[in-house]
Amino acid sequence: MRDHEIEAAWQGLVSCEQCQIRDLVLFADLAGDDFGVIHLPIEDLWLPPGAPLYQPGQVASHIYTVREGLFKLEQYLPDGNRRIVSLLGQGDVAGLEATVAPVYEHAAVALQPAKVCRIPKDVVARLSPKLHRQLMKKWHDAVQRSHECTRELSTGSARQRVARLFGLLAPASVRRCRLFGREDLGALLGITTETASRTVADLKRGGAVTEIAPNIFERDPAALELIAAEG
Amino acid sequence: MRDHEIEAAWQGLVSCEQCQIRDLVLFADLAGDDFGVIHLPIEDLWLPPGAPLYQPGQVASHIYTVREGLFKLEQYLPDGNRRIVSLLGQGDVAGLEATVAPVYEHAAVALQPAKVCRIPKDVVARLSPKLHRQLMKKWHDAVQRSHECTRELSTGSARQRVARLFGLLAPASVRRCRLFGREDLGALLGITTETASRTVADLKRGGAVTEIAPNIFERDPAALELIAAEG
DNA sequence: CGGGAGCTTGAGGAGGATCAAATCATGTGG
DNA sequence: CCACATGATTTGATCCTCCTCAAGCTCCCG
Repeated sequence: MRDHEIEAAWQGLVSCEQCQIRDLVLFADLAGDDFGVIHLPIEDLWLPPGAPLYQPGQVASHIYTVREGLFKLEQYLPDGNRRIVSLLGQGDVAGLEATVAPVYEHAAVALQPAKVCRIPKDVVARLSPKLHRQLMKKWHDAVQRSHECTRELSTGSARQRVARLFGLLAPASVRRCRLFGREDLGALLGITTETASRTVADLKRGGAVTEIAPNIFERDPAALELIAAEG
Repeated sequence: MRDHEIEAAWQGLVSCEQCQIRDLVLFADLAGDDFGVIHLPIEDLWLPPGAPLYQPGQVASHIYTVREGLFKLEQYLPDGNRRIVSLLGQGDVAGLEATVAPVYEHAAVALQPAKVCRIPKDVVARLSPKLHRQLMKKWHDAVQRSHECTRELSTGSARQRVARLFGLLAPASVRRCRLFGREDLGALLGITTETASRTVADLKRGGAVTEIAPNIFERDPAALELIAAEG
């Protein structure tokens, strides 16, 4: 039984000054000459769904900026089950704890095809005064994401939770979105795989979402919002 | 119908250098002469259960270090219901978003008799280079608390959730702990008030906890741990 | 073609929600 | 000091959602 490991593909070294999403990321406030200080390699990685960025307990040496795709942060329960405690999307930072703790505290795993850039924590430490404001913003984002997951995705009926998740999977202006596996869906919403499957099927039947390709959905925002708030 | 507001009592100005829990708080890293920079008043407040520190949308002008007691952070759902997204205890900081956002994002309300010290955000801004490390730690704590609430208190049966909450209400070495109202219990665990009440009564009948005074409990850690992890 | 993993669907039962009422604690005004 | 109103807590009865266990299904890969 060979271990079919899902791994990240190395894309190359990065020139942060030409980053397409500079205003979203940690280095947003840096000026031209600040980049001279970075003498450690910052790498660009591509990850397929299922590929882990890091595992809990692993020595925390890098932080990761999500450029594209979606990640889950999962932790384990006293009874051995796992629970997804947060989602990270474009502009979010995974592994921020590297700056204050010796090891990672979650498993961070891609849920959708993803691009990240991998920054050694020493680079962050060296630039830390210049990054102060952005670091605080990223921590703030992490807290907000987490509260969002509790508030929207762990409250109310299974139907409401799934509907709210569809609402969060892409900006409201975009009707199309990509979903992920039913098992992860369950671990994120605090329901079983079967209930997750049934509920998605139910929303499809009701027309709130339409599956136009495997796990690619067209959303009806009005219908979803109604379901998300129904008594 | 007069509005019976529950309010904070002013305790006096604080000398941070003599703080009893200095190693726990934001100012842990400051040296003697750093305190000279603080020219804005830092106040000590006492709050009874039910007293709010701040409300969502209110202009965020201060951050609060919890010296004693317990606070809830609550937010509102699309359907109008409220949900407690995090708990804060000794050493935690409430209202950290003041440093990066214009307004508060939660209601922060005392669940138990509490003491806090109130720090103007300008003081934090002025000291920010010196506080960098501790600020990052406090953000980290905020994220961990939030993930803890999702993982331990929003997963599994009502019985497991209540048992896990009892486990979190005080350090394992202390058997005694104080609980709060059933409505808040429900909003924290994502269950109804009635189920919260029934479940607490059930744990009492089973001997996992004993109520020795109104809402003061003696815990049986072994029994609680068993329940927390039961299939 | 066969095997396996993930997804779907079904039947049955348990746990929690809902609605309703009784109890208890608190504070208010007479 | 007592009668009463108010709100929180407890308890009960019923219904419905979701979990559990089990079986088929689809798709991909060897």
